[in-house]
Amino acid sequence: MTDPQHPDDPLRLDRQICFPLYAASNLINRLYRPVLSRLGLTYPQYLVMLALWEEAPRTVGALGDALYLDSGTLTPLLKRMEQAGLITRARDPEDERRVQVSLTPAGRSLRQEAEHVPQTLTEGFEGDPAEVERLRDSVQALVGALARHGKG
Amino acid sequence: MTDPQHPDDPLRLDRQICFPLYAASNLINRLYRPVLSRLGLTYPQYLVMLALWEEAPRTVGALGDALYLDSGTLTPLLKRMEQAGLITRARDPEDERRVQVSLTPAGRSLRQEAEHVPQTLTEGFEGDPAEVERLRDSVQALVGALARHGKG
DNA sequence: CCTTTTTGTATTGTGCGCAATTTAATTGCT
DNA sequence: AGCAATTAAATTGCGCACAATACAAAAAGG
Repeated sequence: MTDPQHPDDPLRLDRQICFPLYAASNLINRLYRPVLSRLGLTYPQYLVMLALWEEAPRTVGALGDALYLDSGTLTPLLKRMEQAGLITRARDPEDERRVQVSLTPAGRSLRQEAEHVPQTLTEGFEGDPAEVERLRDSVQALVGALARHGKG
Repeated sequence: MTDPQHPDDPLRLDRQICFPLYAASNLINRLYRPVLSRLGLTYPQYLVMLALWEEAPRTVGALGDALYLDSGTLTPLLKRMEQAGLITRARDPEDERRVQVSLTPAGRSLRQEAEHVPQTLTEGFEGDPAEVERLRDSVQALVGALARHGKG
């Protein structure tokens, strides 16, 4: 019953571009999990913190634009982070539709503890850093194209 | 309160390799969803079908090895696919611990309808196909390294 | 003004994704 | 043979991710 597939069969798993991206995303999440759990963060929560450390306060929508996520994902996630004391959520008095997400002192000071995270994950990792940078730029370009594809 | 970050701050969002992979995986999933829903499949279910069209029957563990997923993810997913009539799940008489996942006639014939999926998604997509292939190979190499990292 | 439309967030329901635990079958050891 | 250790799946519990929907505030248009 095993199909002897042609090498150029477009349904071959190893010909997909989507699958390695999917697998890499899962594997990386798995790699970050134990490191981030010591900071009390999940991986998407860590991304929210990175975004807020760059610029805060930001609205839910602005965070969604930065991370390619929508309110259905962010709202419950942000509520958990608020419970954890890392952020505050408050309606913008200027425009009551918007919710401003701000860092608490605890959220701001968590940055010091997060400083070591990137190095912890790259150390002990085989592979040329320059090549990883090139890969990053390629995937960033793909993300840009996919995002334009989705909107336009 | 906005931190004027150094360009080489390792916590900058645009310096992460993990984030574009995460974003690309989400965006691609979003892109596949409407196309696959017409086949009655979710994206991970589609990957399972790709794997089974290459070789069936396979055990749950073998599928997990191929897709980098564990039984906690696969078991309920496979049950839904069984409900949908695409696969069957049966204990291996040789070793009652194993569960053999096989294709039903409906699952086998779905392949014809799936043939158009890759082209549907790549058509209307800006970007050099050769460059996409190079990107795929790079990400595959990264997945290989990450998988070895996880095991070893 | 006052309705219509648009915008920003929240809610609901489904399906992953995974760590931790459980259950059951097989293998190893003596 | 008898029992511990290992292996394969399933279960449990939690946190995303997203489509669809709902709702309220703000713009827009008459």
